[in-house]
Amino acid sequence: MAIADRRGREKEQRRNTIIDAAEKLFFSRGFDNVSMEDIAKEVELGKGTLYLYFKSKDSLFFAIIFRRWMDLGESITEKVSHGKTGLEKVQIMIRSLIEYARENADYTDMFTTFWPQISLRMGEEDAQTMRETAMKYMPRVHNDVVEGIEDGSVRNDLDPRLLGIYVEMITFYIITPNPSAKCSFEAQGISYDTYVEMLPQFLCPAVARYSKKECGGQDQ
Amino acid sequence: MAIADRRGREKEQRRNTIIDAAEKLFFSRGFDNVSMEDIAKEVELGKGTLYLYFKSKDSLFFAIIFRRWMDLGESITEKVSHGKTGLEKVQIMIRSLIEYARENADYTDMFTTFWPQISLRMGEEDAQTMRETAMKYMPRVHNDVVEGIEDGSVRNDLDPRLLGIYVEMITFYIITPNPSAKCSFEAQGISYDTYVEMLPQFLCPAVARYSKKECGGQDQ
Amino acid sequence: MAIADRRGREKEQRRNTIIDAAEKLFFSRGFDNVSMEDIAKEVELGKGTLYLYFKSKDSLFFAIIFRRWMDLGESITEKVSHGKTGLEKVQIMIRSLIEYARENADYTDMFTTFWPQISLRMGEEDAQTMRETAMKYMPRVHNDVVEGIEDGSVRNDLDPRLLGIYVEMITFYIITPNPSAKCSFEAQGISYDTYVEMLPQFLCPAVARYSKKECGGQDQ
Amino acid sequence: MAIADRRGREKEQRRNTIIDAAEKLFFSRGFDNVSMEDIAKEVELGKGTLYLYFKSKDSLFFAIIFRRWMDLGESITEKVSHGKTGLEKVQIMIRSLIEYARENADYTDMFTTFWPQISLRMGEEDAQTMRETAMKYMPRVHNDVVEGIEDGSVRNDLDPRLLGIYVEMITFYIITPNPSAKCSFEAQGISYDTYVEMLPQFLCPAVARYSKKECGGQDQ
DNA sequence: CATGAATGAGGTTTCATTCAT
DNA sequence: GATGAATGAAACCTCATTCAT
Repeated sequence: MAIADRRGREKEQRRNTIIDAAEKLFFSRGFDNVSMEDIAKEVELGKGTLYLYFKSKDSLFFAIIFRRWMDLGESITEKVSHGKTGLEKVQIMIRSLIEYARENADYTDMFTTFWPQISLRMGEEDAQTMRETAMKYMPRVHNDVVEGIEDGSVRNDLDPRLLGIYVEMITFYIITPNPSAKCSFEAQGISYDTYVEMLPQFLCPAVARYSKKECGGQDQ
Repeated sequence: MAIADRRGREKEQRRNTIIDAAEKLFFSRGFDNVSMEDIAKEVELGKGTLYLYFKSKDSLFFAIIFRRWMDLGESITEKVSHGKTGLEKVQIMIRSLIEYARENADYTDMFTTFWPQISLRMGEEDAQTMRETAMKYMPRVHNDVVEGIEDGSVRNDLDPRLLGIYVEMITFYIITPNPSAKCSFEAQGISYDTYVEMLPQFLCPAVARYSKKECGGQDQ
Repeated sequence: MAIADRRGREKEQRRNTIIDAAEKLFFSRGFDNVSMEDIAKEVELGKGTLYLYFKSKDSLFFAIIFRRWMDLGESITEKVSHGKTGLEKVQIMIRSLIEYARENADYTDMFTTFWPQISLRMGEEDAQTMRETAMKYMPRVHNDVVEGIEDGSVRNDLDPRLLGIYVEMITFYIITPNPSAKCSFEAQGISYDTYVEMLPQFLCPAVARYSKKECGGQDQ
Repeated sequence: MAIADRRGREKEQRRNTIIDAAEKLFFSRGFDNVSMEDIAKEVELGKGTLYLYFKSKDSLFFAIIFRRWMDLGESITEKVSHGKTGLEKVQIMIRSLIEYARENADYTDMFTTFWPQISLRMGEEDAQTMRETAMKYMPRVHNDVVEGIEDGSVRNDLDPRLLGIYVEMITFYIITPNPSAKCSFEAQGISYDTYVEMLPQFLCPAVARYSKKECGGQDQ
């Protein structure tokens, strides 16, 4: 059993080493400009070895996305737990996402650029993994929103599931604008920094029950 | 001059014919699974001829995106003009975008899937065209927001440019979720229809000055 | 010695188990579409273990062919012994081959399809085995023919070795037509069944001394 | 029209040049040991160009086989026409096949070695071509046999289609033994030359009506 | 004896783009 | 202007075999 254990750990370790290398290369050159050969050389393994750990190049990409996603999920869960009211928790979530996006700009860029296309070709196995993980993290936002409705900090005229989804998706998409979208606001003289930093303030009234009070009063 | 005119018109017509064909094929099979050969056959032209009208495959894709974008821009501008207050105009814009996305699902799907990647490779010429068009349509939202601030229907604690951008981008991204995002809400039992239809209600308080009044009162 | 014996028997048994599995897989999917991995999984052994029993994939294929060949040889030898005259023995051989081919269609198909190519790459060891076995079975046909010449039932104007070879090879090739050859006669409305069943009647005059008498008289 | 004609001729010519080169390489190194790259280099064309003329490597192989097959068919048809009786025509056919096989040993070797396998993977287009050609040449043997039955030179107790097929297929397979089959007779001291030269004499009684007379009397 | 992780060569095919006619 | 033949780079993935454990 000890042996099987070590085997398992070694396998997991090597898998991670490969993901590390692939991540590095994908970040710097983009999915299409990195070949499996390149990745193999980076980790100093044979090309075929990569296929012992990942079914395909797409699947390796998925693993990268997935690892960060889990990481992000854990991190948010932890941070959110410090919020007092439901609204506060939602706001922490938004800020955490923003923070994460800024600290992992290369990741989010790659995600927005390639994920839409690659996710289309996703194999059934990966799709299953994805669904399961989605199931795992979804309840968190939902609970926060419900909590907020109950404690009176969050608006109560929308389906809590929907409210949660909106907040999460909007934040995620806003913080990862695709290159041509970035143009739009930069052409108007608004920096990416301002653009993301103001988001919580913008969204607050759409979430809070009494925006005056909860959001610090919007009138000026 | 008359001859040059006719020439110009004919050229423009043929260009559009090509865009039509490419659009049809890209919609049904995706960007990568359609070759220039396929498109040439569809329009009954030689492969080389396509290159008389478009510098590259990417550029042809850009032309498709661009044509619809202009179309959408014109359509919204017209509809928005019927709004009374600034807030009403913004709301009309949101609803128009939603309506457009639902009527052109194949287009928006293709846009979200391939545009992020292709826009990265965009040539300078197309990039310029894009910037200019962005410049052309941006003032509209901005003006609506400013109008709303002035007539007291829109919140006044945010840079009007930023507010406009948020509303536009959020709406656009929300109505065109990528496949894996779609999973998220469908897994929670929320249909795409509900998901887009409730968006105006969700966003309203984030835009309106006095949400109680402007958005029909959110408490229930 | 008893231990060595058991070892030997066990080894032989395992070898056969592997051949069984490989046969099954090769029959259903063809040589190229079956990997050593597949075979290993089928017998529930490690991939490396296969190489303890067979030098190479080709060699394993050879073993399959060889085992059936021996089996066929034994079976024919036994059946032929019941023939009275030389001609009768030759005829029994022909019919036995036909019968065998029909009962082992998957084997003969695989043989005609892959053997030509694989036999080219045959290692010296296997080639030697093959030669020795050929040596073992060849005399049988030869003897039958000679017996027939002596008892006056078989034609005497041809080298008996040649006659034996012709009959054996013709029968074997005719009963295992390659797919494109099968087309030929099926296109003319002749079924495989008819095609093989009539062969003895066709060949008889080429073997018998007085075809009128021996072959039942060919005129009608 | 003249231009289209020239285009057509040039295309045909180039196609043949490619077949020539491929044939040469396949003959000397075998199908598997020749890459499309090798062939492209041999004809001094780009690799992709080959695919303008042949759908796949298999299809190019098919074209080689096919060209020779047509050639053989024409040649036999011509020669056979000089025969007087039906039996004579059949005999000419047999001898022509033998002659052809000896003059094109490299071709027949390659045919027997690789065709069985490649024909399995044959695309529908090629399969269709093959069926049509088979249809074209089949009637010839059949007619010869029928003629022989009518003029009393060929046995009349077998379906003439079957008789024709037997003769053709047997001859073809006998003259193109696979390597391991060759072993069999060489091990018994019979040369390939003797082996093929005696075939007509062996087969004659199986075809002729009165073998004594027609085949020169078989008793010695 | 048994294993299975690691290897890495190897080849087909596709397709955007060019350019001579 | 229109054509379509020619190009050739580029990359994925498979799998027989080896060898350390």
